[in-house]
Amino acid sequence: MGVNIRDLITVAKEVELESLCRRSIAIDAMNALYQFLAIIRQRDGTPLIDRRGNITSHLSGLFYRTVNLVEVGIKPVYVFDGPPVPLKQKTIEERERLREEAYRRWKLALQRGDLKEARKYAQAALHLTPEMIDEAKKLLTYMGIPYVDAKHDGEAQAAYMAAKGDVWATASQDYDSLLFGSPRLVRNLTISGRRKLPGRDEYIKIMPEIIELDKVLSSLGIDRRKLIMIGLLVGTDFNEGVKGIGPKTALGIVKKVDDIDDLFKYTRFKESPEIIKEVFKLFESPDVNKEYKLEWKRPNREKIIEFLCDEHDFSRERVEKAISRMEKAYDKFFAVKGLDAWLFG
DNA sequence: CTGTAGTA
DNA sequence: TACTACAGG
Repeated sequence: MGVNIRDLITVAKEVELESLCRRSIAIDAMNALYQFLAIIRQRDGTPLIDRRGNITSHLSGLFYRTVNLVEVGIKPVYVFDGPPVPLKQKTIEERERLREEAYRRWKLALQRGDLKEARKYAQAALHLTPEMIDEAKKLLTYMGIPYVDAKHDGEAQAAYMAAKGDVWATASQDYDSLLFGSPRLVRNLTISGRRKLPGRDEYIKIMPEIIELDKVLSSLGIDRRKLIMIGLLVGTDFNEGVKGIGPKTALGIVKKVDDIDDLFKYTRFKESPEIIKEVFKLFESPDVNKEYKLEWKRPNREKIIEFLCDEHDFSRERVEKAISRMEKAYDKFFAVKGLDAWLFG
């Protein structure tokens, strides 16, 4: 999932969530929803479901996370993937294969009565359905939070918006948006500062971290074109990468080359040079949706309650409380100030 | 993941 | 007030 260049990022800066006040941030929606779906579960591993059996983990995560961001004054924009570019087909097929395998192993573990194994595979077996995505968009609309449909890759769209200055940063757990040219990436955009270490009863403190593209590049002594080449070498969602080459080796290689054609003299990709050049182009100047408008509105209390509580069995008390927090934050941070707004708004 | 009740 | 344990849908 995503380009693995974590080992090269030494300039991540931990910040308090509050320091992002009044900043607009483009959030990779699929990335977020998928994580909610995987993590928000009961002790036996089943996700949250409403009375008709629909999964609601993604809605719970999206709702409460967004309320928390708005409460500290952050202006979120959710960016959804569009149809994948043909080059991504292999990755999608591979994910589908892994999912089906996880599904089989889940059933087998259930037969054995191995709940721990079952839980592990249940997480890997699930996927975001078109219905879940529609519901997420519906909820955001009722909450007054803007979303953008990407032409293809959400990360590419978010990076474009950040590079253009329409949002202050992109947010994702993956590093792809840096390759796409986002000047600023926020990771761990979450409220709960604590995370349980797997297996043990230990907790570590998690804080949001900001990674600035120009600092990454200057710390490595390369430009963005070479960062993309590193991605090509270690592997992306669009190509496999060269076996045996990790981020460190890749850095050494790209420092010796002048351009993408030069790269083929040093190493052999599994894909043809033509394909690799296409993938390079895809990162350098991706096809994006330029027709979007970002507008934060006051949440629609009635619609949210009708949707979450009436349709999906959320607790009315909790939801009402969250909406009130959001309204307060909206008036404090987002509402248009000034005499006109006071008179006519 | 996040909210909330319970405990010190 | 801070921290833990558990439920949420």
